[in-house]
Amino acid sequence: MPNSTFTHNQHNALTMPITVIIYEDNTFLRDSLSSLIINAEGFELCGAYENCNEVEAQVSVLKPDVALMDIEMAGVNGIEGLKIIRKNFPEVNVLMLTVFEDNDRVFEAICAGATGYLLKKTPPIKILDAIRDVVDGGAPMTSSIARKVLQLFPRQPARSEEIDKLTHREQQVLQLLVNGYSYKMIAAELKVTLETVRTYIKRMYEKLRVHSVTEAINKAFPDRKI
Amino acid sequence: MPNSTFTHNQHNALTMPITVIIYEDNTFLRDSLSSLIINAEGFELCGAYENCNEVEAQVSVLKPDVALMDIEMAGVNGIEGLKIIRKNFPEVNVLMLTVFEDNDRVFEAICAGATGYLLKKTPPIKILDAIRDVVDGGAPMTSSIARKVLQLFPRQPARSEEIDKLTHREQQVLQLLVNGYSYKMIAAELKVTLETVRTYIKRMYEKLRVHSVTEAINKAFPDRKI
DNA sequence: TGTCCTACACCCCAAACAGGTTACATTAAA
DNA sequence: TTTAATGTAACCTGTTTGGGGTGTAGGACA
Repeated sequence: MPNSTFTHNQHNALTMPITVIIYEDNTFLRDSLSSLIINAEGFELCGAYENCNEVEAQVSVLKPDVALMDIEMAGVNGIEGLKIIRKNFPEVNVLMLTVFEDNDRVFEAICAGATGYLLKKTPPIKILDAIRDVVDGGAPMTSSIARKVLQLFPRQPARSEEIDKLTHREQQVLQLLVNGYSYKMIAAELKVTLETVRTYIKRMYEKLRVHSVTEAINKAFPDRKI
Repeated sequence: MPNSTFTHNQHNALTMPITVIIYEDNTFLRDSLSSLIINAEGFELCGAYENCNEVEAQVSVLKPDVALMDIEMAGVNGIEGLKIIRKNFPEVNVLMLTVFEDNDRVFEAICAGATGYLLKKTPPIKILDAIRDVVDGGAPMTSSIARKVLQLFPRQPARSEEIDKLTHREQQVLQLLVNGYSYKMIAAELKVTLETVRTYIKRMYEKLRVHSVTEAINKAFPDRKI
């Protein structure tokens, strides 16, 4: 049994049902999900809507524990809805419903802070399990979506190999420069004289073929946008 | 024959067993895992070792489909072993074995390209399921590890809100500073005088409460490691 | 054995950067 | 409508950084 990571309230079927809100544009599926929740022990449906146009007001009033969120919807779609919920109600868990395990959508949803991913073809009993799981601090998703998530994860921070040609000392000072240290502070940190720090930096600049701290940082961390 | 790089071959118990290599320093657990694999239909153990000191040679010769990799080991540990395998044998799936669902380790392993995560307390039958799963293109992990992975995922470009308080012009110069531009170059780029650039930067420093370019960059992109 | 590499240290000089202040026109907010 | 914020520009005064040297000592290499 997964332990709750933070203070996710331990819902108990006898005392406190898990409240669920549904966003799904397909009427048939929305009705199916609704009756699934309504008829399940320990769950309570607090709303079911065809898009996220009014998500902020609805979640604000209904205060669900979990939102089942279709990704593709006319009007305000699931990704937008997810962002709105994350921004205004960070305590609400959002379970995305997807038909396809499509990279871009999954990536967007991950970046927007989705709690889990269900395929629409998931059998009803598994959906209830998944909802219980998110409330208990889990992040249910299919194994293949998990694989995609891992693949999307930024690998070893893409930095140029030129960094590897620096000596240990030179890498040290570069890291400290990156951290915003002045020459003086670096000297103090490394317990060497200012002149020595300057020697390291001069040699480093030569290797990296740069002429300033910021250019050097740029070599280490290219393509950063504000 | 055995492992093709990207197309996950569908292993069939009758024709082609899944070959497994084990790295685990606890003798008892290593033996348990070994006999689990040996006695399972459709699996073949090709080696079991107490650390990754010789991982490159072993994997090169034994060509396993899947590596079960303990994270904590004396000698070359599991994270290092994982990196070596990823670098030299990208087609080998690496399943990490962890005792604790510790953030740093999970994060490191993710960045190094682990294929899945198993808790050591996982029942044997589930371990076999997980191995089949990775071979079929999945990424088995517990629901709570999945949650951690999602939480570790870089949210909308993690930058401090202080950046938002900068004016458009100030953000422009900050971006150019980040790109390694000197004051002069910024002045040329923005077609204003050097003194104006200095004014922008001075005001920006005040807002960010910093005293140098590198500190400002650090505010914009915190926690960067070489 | 001598040579290369690294870590360490110092010098000078010029360029770049930082801090303080002032000024003025425009625009947005109170 | 006064105030506050922004974009523009300039002055003076320091400090920090960058580029050019020189030199010593300890290991690694070969």
